[in-house]
Amino acid sequence: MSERVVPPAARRRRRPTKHGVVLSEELIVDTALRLIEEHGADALSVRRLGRALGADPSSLYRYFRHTDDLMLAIADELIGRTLRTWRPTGDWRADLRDLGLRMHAGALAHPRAAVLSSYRVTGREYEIQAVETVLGVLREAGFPDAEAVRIYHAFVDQALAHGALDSASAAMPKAAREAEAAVWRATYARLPADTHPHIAATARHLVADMARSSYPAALELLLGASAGRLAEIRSRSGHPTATPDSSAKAVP
Amino acid sequence: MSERVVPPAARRRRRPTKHGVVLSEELIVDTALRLIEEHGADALSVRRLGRALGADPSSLYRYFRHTDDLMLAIADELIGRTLRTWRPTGDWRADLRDLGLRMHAGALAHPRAAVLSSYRVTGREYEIQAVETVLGVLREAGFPDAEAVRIYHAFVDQALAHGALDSASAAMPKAAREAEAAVWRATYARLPADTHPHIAATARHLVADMARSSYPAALELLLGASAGRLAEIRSRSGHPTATPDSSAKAVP
DNA sequence: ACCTTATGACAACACCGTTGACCTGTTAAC
DNA sequence: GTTAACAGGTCAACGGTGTTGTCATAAGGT
Repeated sequence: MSERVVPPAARRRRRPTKHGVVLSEELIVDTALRLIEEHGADALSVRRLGRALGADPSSLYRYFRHTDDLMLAIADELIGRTLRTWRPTGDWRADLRDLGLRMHAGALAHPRAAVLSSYRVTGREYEIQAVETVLGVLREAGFPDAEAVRIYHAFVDQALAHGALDSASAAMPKAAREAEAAVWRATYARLPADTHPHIAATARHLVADMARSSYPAALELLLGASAGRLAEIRSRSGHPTATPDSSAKAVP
Repeated sequence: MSERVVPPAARRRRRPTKHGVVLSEELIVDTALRLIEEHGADALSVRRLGRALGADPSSLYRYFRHTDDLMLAIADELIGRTLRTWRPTGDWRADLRDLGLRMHAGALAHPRAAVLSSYRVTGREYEIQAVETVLGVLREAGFPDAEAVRIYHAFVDQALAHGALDSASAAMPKAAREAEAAVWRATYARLPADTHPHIAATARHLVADMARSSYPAALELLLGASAGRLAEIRSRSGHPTATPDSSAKAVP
């Protein structure tokens, strides 16, 4: 039996499907992304994807060994899109802030795909490129290797995790999402001060704050803590440094 | 047609199934949790749960409108369990560290439920209790209201988001999970230094670090940044304080 | 002892991912 | 040009899934 999946480089025969479409890895990934955005994450199934492409479901197994393979390809495409819009400036703190916010925004732009891809290691081109770049930013800023890896890991996971969390909310049916917002106003903001003093005292802030994403603030905390570590490291190694980094905008 | 799901309070007829088991919401939730723990996250399906209970799958729909309902019931039980095992000591930093780690561990113990419940606001008893308690810890530590809410939000979202992220990995089929670990060893650790200098230089650290959860480190960063803010606030308001908090264990 | 009805069982529906066997058009070699 | 190989599309089937409409019956209140 000939191998089921042929590597993209070796593909040459471009036989169209019954409905005249010429399949390709790229076309499949793009269609899958469109499908997810338009009809929800649940809409992504081999069969539906086949239908959307005008091809038999089993054809897709000529391009991906199983659904998981397809998900990884989608995830990598998302990483690539985010990375392509980012230009590092040399100021590590500003660069990481910018990248983090872009990753988060990218996730929100494709909520369903983001939820699915957040926890996967693709080991593909764009992901590798992203790892290399971020590690570069940190090491050139002066973080020693072990520390750079630790901060890289925390930074990436934070962006992915918050991206997925906020995406999951965003992907809920509108009615459900509004119902949740209402809980803060209707339930929490009305708890009596004698049984729940702390909630009652901060109700105003809770209603305002919980409606927003906590990611920007969390990112700022992480960058701040990292800058602190860096200052420590620099002073310990005898450098004369006060970091002239772009300071965080005061949280509004 | 009588309503499909009868509220637990109204239940009185305790008819046993063919195999002699008397169903109840509690028994179903417990069995589901056991099933997840014993046979992995994939083992939870209505049909398998029915089989495990000695009942027809469709019987479960007398207790839960759909699978999602069941998952939420499981999640609620989890929040309760986590909160019940936590004892605040009065040291805000140690208390939050402890609670965060407990939440994370609780999520990992029941990955499927954690993923679903992470982005929901239940507004139910245990959740309210948790909000009140954490806000109390922060306000009594000296954080002003707005700051307390901001940190609370970041803290909770971080715990939930990382919990969900790590749970999602944990919920993958074992083969896939091992494949991911292999990617770091087989792909990343072997990239040549001339094309990917930063990855090559830190490969050893990457392989070791990426296999672990980044949550403990991220939590420590958040607590550190918060302590920094607190010191700032205290000194600005003229307090003579150097915080005697339990310091973070030096990251190993 | 009877009647109501809660609750369990059954069968069916429409999906799902995946595979093995088959068929056919494209391409490369002659 | 002709032809032979085979990449790649199609078909049918398997065993799984969540969910629902219908029926049967035993438990409980009267």
